[in-house]
Amino acid sequence: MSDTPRRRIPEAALGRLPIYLRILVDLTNDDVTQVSSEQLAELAAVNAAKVRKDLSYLGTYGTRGVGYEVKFLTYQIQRELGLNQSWPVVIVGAGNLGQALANFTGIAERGFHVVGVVDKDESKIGQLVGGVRVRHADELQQIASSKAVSIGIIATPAQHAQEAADSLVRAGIGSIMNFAPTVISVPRGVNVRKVDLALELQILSYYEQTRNNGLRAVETGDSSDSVSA
Amino acid sequence: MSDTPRRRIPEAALGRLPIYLRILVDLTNDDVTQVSSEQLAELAAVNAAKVRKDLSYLGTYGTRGVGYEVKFLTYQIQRELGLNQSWPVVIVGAGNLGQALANFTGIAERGFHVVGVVDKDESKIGQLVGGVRVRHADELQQIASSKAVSIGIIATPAQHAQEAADSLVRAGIGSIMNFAPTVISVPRGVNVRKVDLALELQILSYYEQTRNNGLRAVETGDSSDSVSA
DNA sequence: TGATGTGAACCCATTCACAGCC
DNA sequence: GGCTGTGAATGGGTTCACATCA
Repeated sequence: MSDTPRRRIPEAALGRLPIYLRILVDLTNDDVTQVSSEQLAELAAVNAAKVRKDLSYLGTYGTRGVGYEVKFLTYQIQRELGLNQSWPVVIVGAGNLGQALANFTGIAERGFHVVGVVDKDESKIGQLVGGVRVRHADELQQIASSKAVSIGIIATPAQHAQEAADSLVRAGIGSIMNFAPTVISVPRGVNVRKVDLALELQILSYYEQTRNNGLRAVETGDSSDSVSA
Repeated sequence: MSDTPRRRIPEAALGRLPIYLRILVDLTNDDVTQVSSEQLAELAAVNAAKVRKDLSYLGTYGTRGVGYEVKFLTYQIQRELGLNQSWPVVIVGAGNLGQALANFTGIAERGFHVVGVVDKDESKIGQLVGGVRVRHADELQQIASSKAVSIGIIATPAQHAQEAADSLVRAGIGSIMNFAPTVISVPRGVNVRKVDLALELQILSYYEQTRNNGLRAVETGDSSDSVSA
């Protein structure tokens, strides 16, 4: 059927597709073949209407009165996310974080493989990290083109992140995942996502502080607990 | 406004405060003492109105016609986030990820210190990770109460994440950062944040796929920057 | 009957635009 | 004059509720 006109999926919904995807994979492993929006919602900790709306952006893949076929839906989400191919990625920075990422099996298991790790530090070059040898940052461009890399990961200290970003862009990479604790700027058209470990913790700190202040942290529905002295 | 009544900060704004905070710290290191919302916005890659609105939730700490005093604003954000104290955290899971997190200096530098790492694997116990010895998961409760821990990090494989969450909750921990690639469920009142490395990559994959399809990936406004004028 | 798919209502977040103050 | 702080307007995301169809 006319291959889906691929209307753009709203950012918020897009962010949940990988969650559904993983749940569906787990369900397959448990030999579950059908799932309802209600069940999916429960497993993903969201509400059922949201699940249905999110999935509706992909197309009409459910069966009214029945639910969704797990395998089929899995395939459709993977296809939409571009995960029916394995993306080669390069990691810039072979420190603790870079090494952890290179060794992180979850990456390899879910549609990505690390084809290069580079660093500027001579002492790191040649080390075996996650199955590949660390090479010099100057070789980035060469690695990227020879392996057709389009996704790069920045795992450098903050002060080298912009430099790393610049060299990734120069190497023709169009999508960057930034793990460095700083904002990088890139030319229009380059996609960036940022994960900041300390940043997330700092948000938890706020919640935890308000808890301790006796202000409700999340305030979900009813009262129930009275912290009074 | 004297002592701000600490109205609740909207989630979206809260998520940006740590970004501003880091920028402010950097500015202090560069001996910058004043900053305008325009400049902050530039550095944080957001727009100036958003910066002002976000900061207005903290109180009225700027000076009209001038801008914000860097040091003072830094202090106010830290105080709001609860970062004028250093939070003890425990890490559950001493694998690659747990070790990387324990060793990650960014955590220590920004308001947190790791007081315990636990694992169920006997072979890991006793290992020195990030300055602390790995102890058995059964000791979690004891560690948590003796060190007054209120923030826990889950760095286990997916299949042990729920179990880790349960034991953190049992140990009286009220805020959990979940790095395992699965959704955990916790009692109401417990705060959870989730970081999933592969999930973020999968979103990039989608963007990258649309790029390659000739569809614009991000399509930011029009061709001219909103510079000048 | 039972669960999907979706317009409509609602709610939160972003942006605008300007009054207010330095 | 310049920049903050904020109501008002806009836009996007979530939820509701029901028509629709296997």
